[in-house]
Amino acid sequence: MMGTNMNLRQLRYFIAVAEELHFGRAAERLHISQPPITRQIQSLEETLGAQLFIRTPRGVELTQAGSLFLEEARNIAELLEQAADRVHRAAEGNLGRLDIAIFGTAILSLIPRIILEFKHRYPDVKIVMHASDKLAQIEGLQNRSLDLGFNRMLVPVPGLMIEELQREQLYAVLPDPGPWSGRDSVALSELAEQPMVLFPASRAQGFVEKVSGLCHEAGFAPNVAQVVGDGFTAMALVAAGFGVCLVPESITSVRMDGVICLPLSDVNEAAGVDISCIYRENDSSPLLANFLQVAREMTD
Amino acid sequence: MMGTNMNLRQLRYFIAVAEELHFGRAAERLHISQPPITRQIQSLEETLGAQLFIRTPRGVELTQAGSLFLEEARNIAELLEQAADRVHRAAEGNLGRLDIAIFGTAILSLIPRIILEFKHRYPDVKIVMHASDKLAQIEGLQNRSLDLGFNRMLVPVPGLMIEELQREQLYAVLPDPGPWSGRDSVALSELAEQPMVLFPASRAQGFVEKVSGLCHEAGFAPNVAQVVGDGFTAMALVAAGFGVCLVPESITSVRMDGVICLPLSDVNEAAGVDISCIYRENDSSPLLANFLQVAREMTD
DNA sequence: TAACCTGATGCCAAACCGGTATCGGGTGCG
DNA sequence: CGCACCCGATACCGGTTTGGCATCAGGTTA
Repeated sequence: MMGTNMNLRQLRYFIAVAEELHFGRAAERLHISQPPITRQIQSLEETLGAQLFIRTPRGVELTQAGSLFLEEARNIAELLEQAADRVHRAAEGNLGRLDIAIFGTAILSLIPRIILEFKHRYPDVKIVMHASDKLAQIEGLQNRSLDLGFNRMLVPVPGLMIEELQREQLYAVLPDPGPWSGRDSVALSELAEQPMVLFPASRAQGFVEKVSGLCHEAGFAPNVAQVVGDGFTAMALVAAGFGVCLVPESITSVRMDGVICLPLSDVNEAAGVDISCIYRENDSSPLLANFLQVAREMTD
Repeated sequence: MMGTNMNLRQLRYFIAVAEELHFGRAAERLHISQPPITRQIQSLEETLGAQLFIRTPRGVELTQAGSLFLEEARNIAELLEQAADRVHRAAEGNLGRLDIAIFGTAILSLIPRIILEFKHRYPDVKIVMHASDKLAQIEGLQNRSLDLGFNRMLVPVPGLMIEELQREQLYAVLPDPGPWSGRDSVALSELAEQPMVLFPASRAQGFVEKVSGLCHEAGFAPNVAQVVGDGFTAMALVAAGFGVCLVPESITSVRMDGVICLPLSDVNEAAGVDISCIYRENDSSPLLANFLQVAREMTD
């Protein structure tokens, strides 16, 4: 028995013969000799249990079954080609889906710029944005519902990789008009007696502890007026006269009536706060690799 | 280089591995040993330029590219199977299209019964009916726009096969009430003086000549009152008093006020008129073969 | 009838494929 | 810490398949 199983080679040969209607010309087009074509077509006909060609003295013509099979074969060959191309592109990180989590104040400045640039470079990658806090990001990464998270002051987690993209100075948000109107910087120690608005009120440690630590370094314990969910709310409370607050630099791009933002003069560079990304350390997805590359390029 | 060309076997192996997520179990399912799977998957990955699996200590998992390719591969495998099945059925005459031509009065009795029975036996064969006269049928068969024609008194044509299915007696259509009311037969010679309505007024010779010939055999030349397109019109003219006409038996299944149909008593059996079919003699279509078989069975 | 075209076939070498045995790496248990 | 144990990867061998060359068989054409 010649062959009971269809073969892609047979498909290619069949299409060539069906289009040329001539074994010899089909062989020429396929850069092989004519006998293999005869054999493969015979094998294909046997496999299908159908005569595909009518042999005539000057070539061949398609039977009805052959015409039908030509359509199907063309379609299948086309699908195969497309599939190969799509898989290749997916492997190179040009195609697919990336689930990215951000937290409230990170949606300013840097991260949207990175995402925008990535979408521009890889338009066929679908980016799904999730608003998740720190713990939700870690859980999402671990159960694979997320590929990448952006956050600040992340603590190491086994199996996850943390990569700092940028470090921002802290700014004080102060009521305006007020004692600091017209100044261009303020020392943290000046704020010792001020009621302070802290954020975020989230499950994981982070910015609240950071600010408390800085105050202690500056020689005082913060007088906590209120703990709120995010930096925008904190600024709004400062404007309403609740007190002062400390924020990462990027939030100062938001202008709000009733407050001024001043850099802290008495904290060193290392006291700044990071914007980092977190991802699975064994994630070999080329999409992630490409995204990280874009992120690194834009924070050089 | 192992293989730069995709293979159906690789597709099957890939699907098995992707579903088992384990080379060994995939091998077991495919009834082969494990090493060939390793090689075929490697070859496939090289061909696609994409890593499809992540090898882990306890098996493999799919990459994003692999997941994508699994969907495509499943789809393609499915299409291949369907295509093979459809082609097989087409080759057996269970699937496809048959273009059949009929002429006016043939739509009575026998031919619709044949077509109905064929449609019942081969429901996936699409039958396209064409109303064509004799010459159009021959042309249609020659240029392959038709597969089969039904007609009467066909003359041989090179390359076409004519097969008689049934022979019908001739009947006289006579005005009623009239001289023949109450009779149960009539001799053609009785109609010698009657004006006669002939049909069909077509390009090809046929029934008109047949009737003329019979009249001459009966000893008179027909007194032609009118030549019309088809038998129904002829009967209507008889009812209107134009004269008499001769028709094949099958038309007498139509009852029309103002006429009676009587068998001819003085013409022999051979004087009847045939219902035949005509097709290309080198047509190897299994659909046609199946149709002819049904037609023959129903006229035994 | 002879030359010429077509696809089909016999034969041989090269490539391909699967099986057995084995390797290398990672995990888990004692 | 080390020793089985399990996974996929590799080496090697034999059978099958595939393609090329030469040739055949059948039909058309001159």
